[in-house]
Amino acid sequence: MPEEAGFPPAKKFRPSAGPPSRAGSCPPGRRAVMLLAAGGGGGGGGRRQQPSLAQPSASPYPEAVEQQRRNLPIFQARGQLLAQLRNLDSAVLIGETGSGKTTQIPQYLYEGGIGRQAIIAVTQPRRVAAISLATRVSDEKRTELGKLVGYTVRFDDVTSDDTKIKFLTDGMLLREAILDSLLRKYSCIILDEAHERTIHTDVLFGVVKAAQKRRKELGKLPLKVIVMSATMDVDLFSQYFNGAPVLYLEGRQHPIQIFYTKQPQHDYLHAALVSVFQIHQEAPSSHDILVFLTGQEEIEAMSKTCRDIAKHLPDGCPSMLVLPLYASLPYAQQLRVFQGAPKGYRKVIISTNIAETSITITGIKYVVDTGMVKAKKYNPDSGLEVLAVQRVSKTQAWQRTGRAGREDSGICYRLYTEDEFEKFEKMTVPEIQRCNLASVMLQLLAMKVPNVLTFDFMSKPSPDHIQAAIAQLELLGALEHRDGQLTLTPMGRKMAAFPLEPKFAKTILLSPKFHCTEEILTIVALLSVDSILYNPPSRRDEVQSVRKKFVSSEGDHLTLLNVYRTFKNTGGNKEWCKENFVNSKNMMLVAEVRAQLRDICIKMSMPILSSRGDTENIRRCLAHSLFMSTAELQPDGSYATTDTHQPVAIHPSSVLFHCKPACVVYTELLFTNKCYMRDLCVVDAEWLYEAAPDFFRKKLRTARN
DNA sequence: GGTGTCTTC
Repeated sequence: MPEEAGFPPAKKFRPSAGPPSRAGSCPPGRRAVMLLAAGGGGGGGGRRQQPSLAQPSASPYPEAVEQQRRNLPIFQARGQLLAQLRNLDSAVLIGETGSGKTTQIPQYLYEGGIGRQAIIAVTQPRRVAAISLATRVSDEKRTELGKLVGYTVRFDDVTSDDTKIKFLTDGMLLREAILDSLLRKYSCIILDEAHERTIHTDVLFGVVKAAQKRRKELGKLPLKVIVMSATMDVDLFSQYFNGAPVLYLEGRQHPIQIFYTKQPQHDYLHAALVSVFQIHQEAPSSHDILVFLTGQEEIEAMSKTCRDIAKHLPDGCPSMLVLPLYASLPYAQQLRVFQGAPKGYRKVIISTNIAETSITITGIKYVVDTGMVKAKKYNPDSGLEVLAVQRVSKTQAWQRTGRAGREDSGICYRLYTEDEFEKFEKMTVPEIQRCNLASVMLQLLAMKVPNVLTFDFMSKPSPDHIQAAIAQLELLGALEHRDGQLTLTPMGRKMAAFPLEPKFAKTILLSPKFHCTEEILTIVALLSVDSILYNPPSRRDEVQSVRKKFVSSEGDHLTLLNVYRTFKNTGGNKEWCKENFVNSKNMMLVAEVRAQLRDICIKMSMPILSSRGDTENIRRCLAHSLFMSTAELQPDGSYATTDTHQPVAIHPSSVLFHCKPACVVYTELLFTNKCYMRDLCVVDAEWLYEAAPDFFRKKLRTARN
């Protein structure tokens, strides 16, 4: 049994609005309208639902729905809100979880006759949210989903000519902006969950702002922009949208007690373990615990330790149901976190940051926050993506804490001191400053943005960062300089039509030359979703022997192709997936992605040929499109990238892990403990030289220059 | 010699 952690007395606060002193109050010195004091009691109908994995619940009786709408705290502010929003071009709306802003504001606008000339759009960072919100709102309007209220997400468009309120993913609206950068279909665009600052939302900020300005200049239907966020930290939003007024709404979150540790914890895993069992011995068994750790391995190890310790607890202590939770866990196992524990059992959910926003679990009373997260950083100099364990931001810590107060008051144990917390970054660095920008730049160019180098981002990426993306697009033949301006080549325009990273779009577009489009479509689809291969560490030997029959000595791309082909040839079902350690959810997604990519090819009148048994053509095609991502075997048996001589290693998940091919292309470099190449294909150095003689001049070891 | 936080088009 671990020793006691010893927490000093708790602090109280109301979550999602930030620190306690600020909750529900308007920060000074800002033009703002306070719309509502603390909400009254009553049921939480219409509360912001993020059922994620859970299916949306059956719709209640219509009368009940109407009553629930009226009971929402936001209802009392309806008139005032409408009066404000009617006259504003742009507004920033701050509302806590449970304020009902996302379900109600679009309806208020529509009912108030605002934006009826066209469609009111509401964007969401995640698909499930867009779908479940549309379902909820169409229920509330007592209409069939897809008529007045609809949604559009990838692979699924449930809208019609009648649709006036449309929920869609921010990525989807961005796609639409490529076809019409003025977004003429829309009278009003509500950008929800703006505080999450996803790369898509950030690009949309700029696109929507430009469309609004341009439409005004052209005397077209005005575009109303409403930015909705859960945090009080809105200076940026307001300033960016020309000093747009900030409207505050209060929600119905429950109070949460916070405990900090007295001393800094050098071993957050041990501290988490201690806290879990301290809670376990004190709290009633119906109170579930949610623990935030950083990754799969850590979570699996901690789950095992918890189960082992729980077996040897004294009498009178509740039993423990330990449930790991992370994205690559098969769907069926993820679903277990939503099921109630048997009587006398306490659920302890050990999760990555997936439970911060994407998955909402009811019944959590305790949150244990290690204050750590695994996140990606991008170095434009080396083109390296680094995946590292780091401190969360304050915003993230508040988000985690808020997970304890969704149905009732809760308690959050923070495994760091209050002083440490004060030193956390205020906000998570927006994704747009942490990612490779090649896709974003290609999209902006496809929208004919006047100058992508000076695009009006809310948080500007560094010039190096933008330059690196431009350089990558140039290598792919997507760009040309015309009259001192950057524009897309015909190849670049075609690339932008694919919902893919530019290099994968290029791979498809090159494939007809190698008569292997059928195969490349499959390979690109496989590469653009999470791995279809499921590797439970405890069953490693079994996995290896089952997987043998798919392995190609030519690398991972061809191995994955073999898996997909066998899946299809055997009439691919879930049973087969389970037997072969294949993630069936991801496999289904591959089929959908492939179909979408194939449709785009057909629309472009591309011939879709199969290379039959010839794998060399497939490898040549990969060599010609991924030539900027190559590595060669060094005399000492290690590997180094061809262009920058960065030392790299073959990732242990690769089928080539124990092999020593002279020359490979890879699809991704990821720095974790080491710099690993992932998804490798054996190629001939001569092909690379052939593909890009200028790029490789004097670079390749093996090719004759 | 030994392993992938999370989304999305």
